[in-house]
Amino acid sequence: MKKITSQQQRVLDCIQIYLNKTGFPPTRADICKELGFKSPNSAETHLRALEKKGFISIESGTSRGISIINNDNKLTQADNEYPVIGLVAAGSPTLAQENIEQTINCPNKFFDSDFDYFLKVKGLSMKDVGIMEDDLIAVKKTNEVRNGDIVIARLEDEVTVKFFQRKSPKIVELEAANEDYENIVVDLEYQDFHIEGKSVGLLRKN
Amino acid sequence: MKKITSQQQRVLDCIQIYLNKTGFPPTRADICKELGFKSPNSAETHLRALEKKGFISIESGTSRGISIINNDNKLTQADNEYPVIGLVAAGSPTLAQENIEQTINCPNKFFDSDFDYFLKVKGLSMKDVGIMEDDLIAVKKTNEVRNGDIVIARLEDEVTVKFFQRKSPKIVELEAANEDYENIVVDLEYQDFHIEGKSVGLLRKN
DNA sequence: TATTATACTGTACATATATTCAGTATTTTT
DNA sequence: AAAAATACTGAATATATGTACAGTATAATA
Repeated sequence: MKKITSQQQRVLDCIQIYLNKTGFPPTRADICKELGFKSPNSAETHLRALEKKGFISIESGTSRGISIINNDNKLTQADNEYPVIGLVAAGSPTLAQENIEQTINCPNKFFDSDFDYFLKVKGLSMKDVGIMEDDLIAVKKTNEVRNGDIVIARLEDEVTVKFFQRKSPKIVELEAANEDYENIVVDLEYQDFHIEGKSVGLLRKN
Repeated sequence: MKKITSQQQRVLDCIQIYLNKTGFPPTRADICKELGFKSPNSAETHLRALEKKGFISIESGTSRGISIINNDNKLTQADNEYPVIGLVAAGSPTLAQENIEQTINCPNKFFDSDFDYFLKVKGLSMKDVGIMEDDLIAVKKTNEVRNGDIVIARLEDEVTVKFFQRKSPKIVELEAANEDYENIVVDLEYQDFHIEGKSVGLLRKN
């Protein structure tokens, strides 16, 4: 990340302070008022510089569309904000439509292994091992998985949560934990298959 | 604070999710798009209702001037060490024999409700709702429970996790979620029965 | 030395956005 | 039974706001 100038730092601080005070980002005019500029273009050029350097992002054509990019080495070593990503229907053929629904504040070492995000489960294909609809699976991004691991896998356009079993160098079986669901046999040579990660824990709110 | 309707809750959630995703609040049009409304006035009236009830504040004449009020003092989200208490399946364990196996560092507001300790599950009596052996149930100490709540109850010297169902003023039924287990009918007049608390969440490490 | 980045003022304008008004219908409260 | 709140559609509008354009001046960089 490129170095920030003192004036740009003032603008960045101004945005953060405004956010803390009001709950929403400032307009160009707001920044001018706070910092004593007399032209909205003063704020504009500073914002563009901050964007170019990666400190903020600006949504084009959007009022107050400024967000501070989380550089976050905030030294709060313990905690982090982890995104919750929605998974559309595991088990039946559907499209994988990922989007961040919310974030959860959670200690880094909460589970036995570190992890990268929470995945919200749809469907009951892993019911017999206690993974229910809307449960949040703590997912560690990796493609190093072993037989018996609960993996998050993408087969063609579908993302599913299943047990991983390598049957032969070119054959992988994705096993459900629910007799109502069929296991999926994957031929690595002919199918688009990818391991997104593996489950390292589970979180449920009720 | 006055009660919120389900639609108003949807709008409030929508604002929070939009904030988490973008870093700034939504416009009326954004809310309509997210929730499927066809007129910006639909969002407007909901926002005014939410403001009137004290859930949000709206800065007049200001684009995206929405801020969520008193979102549980998000900035003062302190952490705590929560004890993990072991529960032995059938037989002996009274809470006098509680022993703290370990503690877990966890944000106070991690689950939807606050809670007091983690209970380590033994047995599979709640298997069908995804509560498995060695899972950690987040328990809130209370004796205010409703039918259908998952409760931690002590019957004579045995502590169990079951669904709570009040059948009559003096009869409570503890229902398992596993066909291999019998439900337990409790006669409050003749048996020593006590509600320790209820489940507000679940944590699993694997 | 030429060029680029920084740091502003000032004007102008298209459009993003809040907000009002006019309806309709159902539910809840008084 | 009347009044108020809820839950919308749809159209209209004043203004809040992003953003481009035209300048001026100094510092940093190549």
